[in-house]
Amino acid sequence: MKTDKQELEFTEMARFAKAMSHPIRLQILNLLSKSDCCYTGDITDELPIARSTLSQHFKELKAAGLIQGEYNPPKIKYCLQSDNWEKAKKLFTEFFENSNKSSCC
Amino acid sequence: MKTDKQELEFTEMARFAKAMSHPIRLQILNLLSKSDCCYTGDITDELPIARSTLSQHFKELKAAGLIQGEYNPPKIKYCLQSDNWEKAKKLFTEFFENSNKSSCC
DNA sequence: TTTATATTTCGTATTTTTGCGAAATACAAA
DNA sequence: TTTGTATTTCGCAAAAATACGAAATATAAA
Repeated sequence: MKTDKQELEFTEMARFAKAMSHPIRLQILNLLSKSDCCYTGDITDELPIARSTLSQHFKELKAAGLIQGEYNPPKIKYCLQSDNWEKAKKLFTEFFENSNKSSCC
Repeated sequence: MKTDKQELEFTEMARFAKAMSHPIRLQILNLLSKSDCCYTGDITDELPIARSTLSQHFKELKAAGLIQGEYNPPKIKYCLQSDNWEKAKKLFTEFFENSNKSSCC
């Protein structure tokens, strides 16, 4: 029952999951998803983490396609990348929804 | 707006996400969630991966609390760990559901 | 007790992740 | 042009993830 399509989906979903596998990155995504767009600095003030480290987390979220940045000198406005965000939402939601409640253990 | 409770939730969710951050582990979870319980061997035959490596992936899923094993000599029957599976489902679903559709970029 | 089967643990190597401070970059304002 | 602000890149180190084959473990069956 393992189709190529499904295999690609798992690969993409794993990529999203990896991006979400760090508390700080989840906080960032949560902040971006709940409020409007925000600046990196806004988050730096709330987290006990070096700016360079935070920048790396942004970079990873960007590499995974979950966020995007808009240069608004001298700041950068980060937002969710809607398309991929919706894609991730769909992948995770369906992944959990399709689960069978029947357990044999 | 960052509560301790929410911080703990992000930590736990990150743990689940990390467990789900590998295509093979997603395939395992998918198999366990869709069909009834299965044996490790069932999956080994379908994946191009050494048995010892697969065993490690099972170990990680177990460590994250997403699956559990029942010894049924000489095989092991792996199943989802319902409580944590539901917890993960809830965390991810709410995480994506709470997102604001409004984007500013 | 020996043999066969299923799975895990061990040892090892390679790659990736995480984190930091210092330096570099980019741009606006003085 | 110099200064200030926001952010990234660099260089480094430590830890964790990934993968494999060989050896070990556990149990049922012969």
